[in-house]
Amino acid sequence: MPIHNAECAAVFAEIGDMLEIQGANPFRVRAYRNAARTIGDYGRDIPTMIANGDDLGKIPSIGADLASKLREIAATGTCELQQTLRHALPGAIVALLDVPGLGAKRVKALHDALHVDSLEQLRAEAKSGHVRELPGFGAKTEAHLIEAIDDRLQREPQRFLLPDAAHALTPLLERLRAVAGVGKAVPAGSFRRRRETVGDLDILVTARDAAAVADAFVGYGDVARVLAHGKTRSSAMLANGLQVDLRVVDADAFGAALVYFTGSKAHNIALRRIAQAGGLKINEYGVFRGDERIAGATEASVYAAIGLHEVPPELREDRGEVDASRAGTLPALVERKHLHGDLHAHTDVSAGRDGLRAMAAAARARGLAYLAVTDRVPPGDGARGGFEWLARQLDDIDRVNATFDDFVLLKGVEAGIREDGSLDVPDAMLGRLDLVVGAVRDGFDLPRGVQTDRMLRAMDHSHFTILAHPTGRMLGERDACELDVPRVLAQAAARGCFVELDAQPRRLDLPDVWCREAAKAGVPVAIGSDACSADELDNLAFGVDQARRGWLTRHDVLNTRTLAQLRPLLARTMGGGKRSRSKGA
DNA sequence: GCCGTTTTCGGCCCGACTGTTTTCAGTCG
Repeated sequence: MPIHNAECAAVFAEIGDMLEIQGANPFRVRAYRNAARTIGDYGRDIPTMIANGDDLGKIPSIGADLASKLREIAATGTCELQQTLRHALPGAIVALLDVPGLGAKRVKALHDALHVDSLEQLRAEAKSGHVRELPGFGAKTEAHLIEAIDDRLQREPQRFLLPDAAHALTPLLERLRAVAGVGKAVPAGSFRRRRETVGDLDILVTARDAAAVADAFVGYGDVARVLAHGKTRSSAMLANGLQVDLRVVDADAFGAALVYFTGSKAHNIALRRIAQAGGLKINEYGVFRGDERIAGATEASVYAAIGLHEVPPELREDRGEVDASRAGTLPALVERKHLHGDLHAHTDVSAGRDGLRAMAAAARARGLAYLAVTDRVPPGDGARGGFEWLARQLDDIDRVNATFDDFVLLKGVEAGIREDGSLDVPDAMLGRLDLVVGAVRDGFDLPRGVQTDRMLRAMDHSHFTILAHPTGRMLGERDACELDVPRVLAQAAARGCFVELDAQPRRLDLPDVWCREAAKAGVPVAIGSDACSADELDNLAFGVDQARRGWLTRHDVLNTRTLAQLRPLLARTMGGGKRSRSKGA
C-alpha cells in the first residue's frame, strides 16, 4: 500500500490512542493527535516532501521528533514506537475507545482486570456480570456498555451528508422554536461549519426556561434513545442513527455559546490559548477578565475581546484562520450571490430528467445568466456513433437562446477521459462547443502515477476546459482516487484550464484543502451543480459552502465571471490561444 | 511532544453530565 498523508496520520492516531490507554502524559497524547489531524488534511503529500528534502519542521505541530517518525513511516509504513506499543498492548484494543462511554482509563482497567481486547470479548464479560465487579464500574455502566456494543456491532458509525442532516434538523428546530420563551434555535457544530459530512448535529437554543426546552427535545417523536438529559445540555439518538446534542443558554451568552458549540475543537483551543495569553478566559458563557464578563452576546464581541476579527464558520478548523484573523488578512469568501452561471449540468438527453428549456428557465429563475449544457454520450449511442444527438442539441440550444436576451445556454459536453487520457468525443464535435468538461468515470483504482498522467494527458488535449470532479470520490461510497493533485493543478495553471468543484452533496469534489491549493496555484475553480434536474441547480449552494471551506474568494471562482468576462477564458481552452504546442511534438 | 511580542523550560482549554462515590473520576464535546 502506498504511503501518503492518510497512512501517516493513522499511525500517529493509533500511537496517541495506545499511549493514552497506557496512561502516558496527556500532552504527549495530544501532540500525536494534533499531528494526526494536521497531517490528515495537509495540502501537500508528506512522503513527496520528504523525497524532495523539504523541511517538515515547518508543518504546525510537527517538531524534530515527529518529523523523524514521519520519515520512518514514509519509508516503512510504521515506526518503532508503534511496534513497541503494539507489543505491549493488542493493536485491536484501540477500537474499544470508539465505544461511547469508554475512555482510556476504563479500557485500561478492562484490559488489566479482564484481559479484554475486543468488542465481542467485552460484551461477553459484561453479559456475565464481570464488568460491574470492577472498581469504578457498576450495573448501569455495564448495561450501557452492552447497549453501546450492540449498537456498534449492528451499525457502523455513520456520517451524514449535509442535505440528509438538514432533513433531520429542520422539523426538530421547528419543535424547539415552538417552546414558550425560546428566542433563537440554531444549528452549530460541523453542520454550521458546512463540513462535507456530519457525524452528529449540534443545536443551540436561547430560552428563559431551559428545562422546558430539554423536555421538548428528549420528548421529540423521532428520538430513539436519550443519552443525556441535563438542565443546560442534553443528547439523544434519533431513529436514523444521527446523534443530536442540545445546549440551552441565556440570550446574553448566545455569541460565546455559538463560538464554543460551532467549534471546531481545535479552533476553540486556539482561541482559548490566545485569551489565556492576554490574561482572559473564554468559556461558553463569555469572555472573562477575572470575574468580570467583557463579551459574549455576539460572536463578533467574543472575537473582538481577544483582538481578532470574526472568523466565518467555514474556516474554523485551525488551519491558519486564527493568525489570519489577528493579522486582518481573512479572505473575503465567495458567496452564492456572486455566481453568474453554472458550468456543469445534464438534460434528459443523457443523465438528466428535465429538458433543455426547463433547465434554462430554472437557471434563469435562480438568477443565473448562463448555464453550460454538458451532457454525456447517451447510453447506447456508442462513443463511435455519429454524435447526431449532440448536433441536434446544439441546434436546439440555438433555438432556446433565441428566446432570451438576458440568459445564455453554453454549448458543452461532459467528455469521458479514457485510461490513455484521450476523450470519448471526437475533435470535430468538440470544435463546435464553447467548453469541454472532462471527467474520469472508470478506472478509479489506477496507481497514482498512472492516474495522474492520464488526467494530465487529457488536460493537454487541444479542447479541454474543466476537469470535472477531479478525485472521483463519492462520500461514504467511494474514496478519492490516488492522484497527485499538485501536479494536476500545476498543469492546469500552465495550460490555462480549470478544475471543477462538483457541488453535488455526495461528491463535493474538489475537497476543501485542494480548493485552497488550487487558489494558491492560481487555478480558478469552476463550481458546477452537475445537476440532473432543474431542482438540482440548487446544489450550487453546497458547492459555495465547500469553496468557502477552501478559503476561496470571489476572484478564485471561475463562474463569478460575467458571461462577457468568461467567454475569452473559455475560448483560450478551446484551441483559441492556449495551444502553442503541436500534438506529438 | 510541541512551542515561545513575558518563555529553550514549563507550561499545555474549559465546563456539563453520569455513575459511583461520600466528594469525585471518567467521559464527552
